[in-house]
Amino acid sequence: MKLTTKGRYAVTAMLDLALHYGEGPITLADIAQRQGISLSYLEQLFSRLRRQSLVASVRGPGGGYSLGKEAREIFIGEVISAVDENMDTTKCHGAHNCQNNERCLTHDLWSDLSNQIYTYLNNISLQDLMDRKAVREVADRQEHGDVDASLVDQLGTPAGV
Amino acid sequence: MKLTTKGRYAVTAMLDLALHYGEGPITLADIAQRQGISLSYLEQLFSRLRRQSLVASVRGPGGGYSLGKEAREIFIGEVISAVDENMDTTKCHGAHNCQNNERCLTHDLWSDLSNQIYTYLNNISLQDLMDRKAVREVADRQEHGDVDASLVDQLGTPAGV
DNA sequence: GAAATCTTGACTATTTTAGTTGGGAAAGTA
DNA sequence: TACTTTCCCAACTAAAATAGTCAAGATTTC
Ligand code: FES
Ligand code: FES
Repeated sequence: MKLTTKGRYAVTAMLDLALHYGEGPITLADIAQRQGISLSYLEQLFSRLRRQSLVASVRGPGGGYSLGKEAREIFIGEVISAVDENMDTTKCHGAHNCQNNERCLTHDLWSDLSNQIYTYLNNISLQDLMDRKAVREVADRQEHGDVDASLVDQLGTPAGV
Repeated sequence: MKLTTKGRYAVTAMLDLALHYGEGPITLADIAQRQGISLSYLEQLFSRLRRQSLVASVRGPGGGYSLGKEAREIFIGEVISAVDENMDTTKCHGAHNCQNNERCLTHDLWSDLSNQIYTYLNNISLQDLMDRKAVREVADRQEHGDVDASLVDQLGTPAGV
């Protein structure tokens, strides 16, 4: 299995969209700033998300992206798959042929593990995440705390501010 | 999370050791041939497994490796960790600091997923795998069927054999 | 028509993977 | 002792993947 920043960013960005539902289309620039993700990299990811109809786009000023269906109907596993990270942990990718064209000693172990992961991630929707207290707290911080909140926390409140 | 051939090979090799328990030390050359893994690559992996006391070694003719403790007491998660593949899926590796030194929007999701995987793999022992019918079947094939069994299966029984 | 936004494709530096190469050191066997 | 078998170790490497950047263009709004 592969789980890298690509998949993590995709889920984070989708969750950001979900959290700002009702504010009209959200620009990638907004998401990039709020979540600390490179804009051009986000563009690549949203290209894939759009092809899977997980998001809808509007061009021009005032444009941006919105969810392709309800937050309750978008599952984390879908999002990760959409950006091409596959959750399969077998070497043969399900073909039972990784040793001399036959099943290797550990195929079933990885296959079972993959099912575990698959089931887990496909039962959590964006809405489920939004309902979590910890997520709301971070979202609030991103709304108000702004860019350097963490630095302020670290260094104490500067005299001149 | 990272699960590549490194971790898969390590588990496969350990399972091979477990299956040949009682035959004295098993050489890496044997494992390499049976499981189709590069000998030098196995050496690297066993170096790490030995440092974690998951295997014990005997040098010289008649030497080889054996399990460091009972198959019932060696868990898959341990083996994977020993070869340095970490099962953590968070970006911050547990530090809650991946966005401006604070927790990102999705930290808990990855943290929970990591726990799932961790729990799953740490509750399966080598003995559990050995007890599986499918594993015994593959092990039998590796004992008798030998190197080109699969090719014979594919091409039909050659006339001259 | 200018600006904002999405859309696409090609390019790239860095890191990781999956090894290889080449040298040793210990132990048994003749 | 010489020889062979095995483990042990460190350095090197080709190929792939990652996490982007860069440049050009298409739509839409004002
Ligand atoms: S992982 Fe499927 S046959 Fe080896
Ligand atoms: S993954 Fe831990 S803070 Fe982002």
